[in-house]
Amino acid sequence: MPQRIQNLRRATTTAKMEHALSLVGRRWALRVVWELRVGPLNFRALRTACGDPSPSVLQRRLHELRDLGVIEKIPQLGYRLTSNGERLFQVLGQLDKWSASMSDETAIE
Amino acid sequence: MPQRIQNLRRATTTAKMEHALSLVGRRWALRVVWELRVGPLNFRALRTACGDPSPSVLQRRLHELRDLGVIEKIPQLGYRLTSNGERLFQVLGQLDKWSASMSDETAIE
DNA sequence: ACGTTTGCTACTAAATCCGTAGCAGCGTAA
DNA sequence: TTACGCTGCTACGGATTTAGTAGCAAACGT
Repeated sequence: MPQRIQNLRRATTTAKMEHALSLVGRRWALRVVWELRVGPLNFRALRTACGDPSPSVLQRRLHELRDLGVIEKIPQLGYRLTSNGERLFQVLGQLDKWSASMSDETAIE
Repeated sequence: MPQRIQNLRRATTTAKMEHALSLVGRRWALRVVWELRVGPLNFRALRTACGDPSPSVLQRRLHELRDLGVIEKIPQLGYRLTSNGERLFQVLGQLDKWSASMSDETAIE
């Protein structure tokens, strides 16, 4: 029988990393975290800061992020990062540096 | 006239960061980078490693990632990270640490 | 030659997202 | 009180994205 080398590698991605990747793979998820970096925002302000996504999608993301313990809802102020969210924001800081170091002809489309 | 405080904040997100966030906000985009971390994989092996997404979507992501200079295609080996991709992978390393430090009851759904 | 693996495309159905409208609750001011 | 604006949030139809499966031509192995 024929024999190839390539696809024998083990999938070493942990379940938690898969969860994290599936979280950040959803639209507006990380943008929310990024926009909350300087302080809490209420729903409408957050929507504006993110560039006006649909309120239904934003609503879903906020629920997901709350379930994950990344953000929390505060009675009078709206939404803000939890300590977990702050640490996720640190990661985004790295992403920001990376994006800033990219060449300019990198429009996605 | 009534006056509120909250939504006066400026949107300080740079264009490059928006691009980066819109890239990572697409399904399988970062997973591809993550799975290519230990070495090049061909199309089929990469698909398997990612957990079998649709070949059409994977194909699109590979094109996008190539246009962005994150991965490159090598004649006999398939796809591998560029230097830009390697640096993006460093960021993912941080995400992996973050995900590992999360509590366990964090299923997205 | 023959079967296998490869990268990749085509196609329809399902999920997701957008865009807009609109509701009920609250705060403020007249 | 009444009126008005702002709030969080939901509803709905249409557009975009993804899933799921099948299949093709080219390259490879034996």
